[in-house]
Amino acid sequence: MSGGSRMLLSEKHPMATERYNPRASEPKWQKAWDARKLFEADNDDPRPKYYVLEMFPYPSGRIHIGHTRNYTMGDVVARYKRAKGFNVLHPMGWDAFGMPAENAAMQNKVHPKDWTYQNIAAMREQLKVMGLSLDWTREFATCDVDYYHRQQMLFLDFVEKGLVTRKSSKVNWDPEDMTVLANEQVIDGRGWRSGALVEQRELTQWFFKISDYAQDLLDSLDQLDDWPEKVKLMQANWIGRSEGLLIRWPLAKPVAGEHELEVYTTRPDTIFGASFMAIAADHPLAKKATEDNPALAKFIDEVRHMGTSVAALETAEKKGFDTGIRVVHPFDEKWTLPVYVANFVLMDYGTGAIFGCPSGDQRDLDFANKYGLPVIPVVMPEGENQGSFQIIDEAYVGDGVMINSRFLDGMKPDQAFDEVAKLLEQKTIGNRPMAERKVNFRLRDWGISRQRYWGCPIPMIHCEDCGVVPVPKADLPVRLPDDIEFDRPGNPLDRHPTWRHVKCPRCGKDARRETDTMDTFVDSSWYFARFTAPWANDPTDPKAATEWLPVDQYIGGIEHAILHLLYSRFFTRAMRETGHVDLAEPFRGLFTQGMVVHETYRVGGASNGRWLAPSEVRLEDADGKRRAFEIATGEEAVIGPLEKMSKSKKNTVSPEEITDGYGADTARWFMLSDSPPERDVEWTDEGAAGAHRFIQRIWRLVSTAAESLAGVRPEKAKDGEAGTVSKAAHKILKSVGEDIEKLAFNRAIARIYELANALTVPLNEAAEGKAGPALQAACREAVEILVHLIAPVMPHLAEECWQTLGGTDLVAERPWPDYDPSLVVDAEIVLPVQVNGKKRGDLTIARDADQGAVEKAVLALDFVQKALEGKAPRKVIIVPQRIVNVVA
RNA sequence: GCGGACGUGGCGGAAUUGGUAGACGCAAGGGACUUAAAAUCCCUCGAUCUCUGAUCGUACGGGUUCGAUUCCCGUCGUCCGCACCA
Repeated sequence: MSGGSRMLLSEKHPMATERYNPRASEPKWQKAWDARKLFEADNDDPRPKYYVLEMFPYPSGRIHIGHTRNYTMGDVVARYKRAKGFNVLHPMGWDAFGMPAENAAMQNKVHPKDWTYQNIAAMREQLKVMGLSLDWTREFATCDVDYYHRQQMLFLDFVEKGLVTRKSSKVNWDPEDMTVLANEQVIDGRGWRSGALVEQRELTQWFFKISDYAQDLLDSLDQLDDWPEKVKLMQANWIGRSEGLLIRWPLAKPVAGEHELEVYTTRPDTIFGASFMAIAADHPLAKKATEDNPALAKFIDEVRHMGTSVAALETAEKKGFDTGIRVVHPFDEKWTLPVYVANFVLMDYGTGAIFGCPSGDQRDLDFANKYGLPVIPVVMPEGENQGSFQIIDEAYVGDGVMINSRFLDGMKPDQAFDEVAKLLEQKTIGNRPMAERKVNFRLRDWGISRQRYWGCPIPMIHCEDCGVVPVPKADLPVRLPDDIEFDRPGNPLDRHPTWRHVKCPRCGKDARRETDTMDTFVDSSWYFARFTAPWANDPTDPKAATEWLPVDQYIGGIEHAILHLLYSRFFTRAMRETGHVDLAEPFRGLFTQGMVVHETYRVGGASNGRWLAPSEVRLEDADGKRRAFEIATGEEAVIGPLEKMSKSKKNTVSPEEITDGYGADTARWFMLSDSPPERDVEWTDEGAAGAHRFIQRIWRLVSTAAESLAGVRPEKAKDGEAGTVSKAAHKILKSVGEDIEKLAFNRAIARIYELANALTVPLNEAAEGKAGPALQAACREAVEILVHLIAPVMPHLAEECWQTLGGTDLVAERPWPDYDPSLVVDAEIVLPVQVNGKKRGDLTIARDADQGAVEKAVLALDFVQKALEGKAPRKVIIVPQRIVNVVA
């Protein structure tokens, strides 16, 4: 088809059609879907199930454009799977507990509950505008009494199964706000809100015993085939398994009744390179040693007050203090080593004590050099000369041969590891072996206590006589009181006049309610299970949970790669132990989508100027250089890099700005075009306008041809122009389906553009009455395919087109069309022909031609003969149906 | 410091995982229609040259191969995660 005829055909349209008006159409179709309850999932539907879920939002006030990208992806999958005949569950809810509601309460004198539910109402309306195929009958918020009631039931079940413990732990304490702070909330050693110097405090808190599952959580990562490798790796690192040896070193002289020092090491092979021991400031031995050593007590105090922030740790100098205590080397009674208290040893990893081997660890080497301790090289790279090999200021951590290590000399380090383990396991100290093999994990138990109001109350009661007593299940829920005051910092539950006073359920005496509430990560660790039967009296309906779970496709941000996903994996295991579900892994497929980013604008300097919103800026393009000007003042603004949309940088675009003008379909289409879904997408006005242009183009194409195609029976063709139309439609139908299955939305969209391009001329021919019956029938079939292909991404436009084509049902309830396999392969193929690996031309030949025929035809090509200069080719490589390479 | 990912036109990105590099879109330029504009439609669009064709070209340098954006080694750069973990 030449360009010339194309221009002729599209010169004039026989019927001028009106522009598609999304503002009128979109609400109309949303009502039509609602009326037919198309998106409500039935737990008794016998068809195969498909559960697609996007991470539910925190009700901050407004839906962000990033949310809409996330939910659009899920919606495309949901609509596609529905069309493929699955019983689809696609629910939505609200992660509604948390600090911002309390901050709003303090700043604006609004009750956290009112603030939260108002936000939910506003955001629900915003979501509805997007035309998402959600089952709103299952909606809940985690702050609903109904939900946290069940969470309290779960908590009690976990307590009963021994999955919960209470222990003392160090926390960041903000003395002004009188609250515990997460590490992320401590900035330069100060509370992020109050600015007060943060203290380390010991508090007794509730913990979930996630560390009991460390090995299982690590091992099971291997089975999560549909998870991104990156996320699995991040979780594996977070769990942080290491294999080592627990060594009990005898003390040279007992200290306050202690006879040994337990040390954990992953390098027992370097035991002859040891030159000192280092223990944490909080180590029991350190505490005992201070009794007659005020200078040591002072040092320990200093270490404790050192910041724990990342920045403080990074820059902190390695410091130690010799306690005067000495230990005896396990292999040499005459060899004793000093014990230091050191600021770089952590009490909560391993045993809180290490042996320092300066030649094999950079930190130990720095320490040894600072305090004049011996440095004995014990591992030497293979082939090095032992006489000249020495360690000065760079430790050697690689593989090699053991030296200076008596009976270990000449071994490889891993042999030496085994040898040391074997010998020390046989020796005894006290009544125990001197060493034991031990696996250590970085993962700690999950502390869930929060000294806050807006969270799920922990259903426990403290009684002076009975100790900690669970609230009887019949007394649940423990409701949050509504009459609270935020006029002072601290936990309002703690100072409520009556709430905390209860009778002990066991002995009936006056007792005290637990006033801590649960970490909000608890709320989000099981909501996906609750969605399967949100009306159930128990936390789950095990039958429904069994049928729906696991979530087939979970979609959300990479920022939840570790905590939320790890906690949910733990929770599912805990819920299995307590009989609420019967599986271990909640999410079969995981997808982490990229952010929506936008360039930034600043007037008055690139580093300290005033930020401008995109709507306050006029862009100019001159001589290939883009420049930005503030509309109000005309002042030139600096165009900054692409950044995540944030209020502070004002580079935000609200979903309404697009839906009000262009409609939801444009926003949906644009956000999935171009950029692969796992990568960031740049929001540009041109891109949005381009997406809208395509919507209008589809509408024009379909509506213009609709009249002439009315009543035409769809029929695919194999030959001629009609065959070309059918082949294009079926090929693209096939690949769009495959792309959506792989969540490659950008590629699916590119294919749909191709189909629209391929159909433009034939559809205009049909519209002008220039198409014969075969072409008309093929066009009718192809345009129906097109409408079904756009439906997952642009569902409203698809309905409008379908109606125009005479459809009496809704595309949303229609099945996905099947492609004809015979139309997606061509009888004749074009084989690229290379000479010496460079393409020189093409060969058109029957698809099923055998290798001999292909070779003969290739050698007959004139450009091949020319290249061969009459000689026989050295080799002809034929990759069937791919390529031919002639080696001259 | 440890671990990982990535690097393709002016831009976002394709390329069936070793087989035609640049699909599709955006931007740009030229043209048609129009009194004009918008809208729409058509054409061009990696670089260079001796321009109806050829050479080069997927961050850079090497290697394996008939053939490399894809695999291997090294260099440079960007991004991400963890971080005093013994």
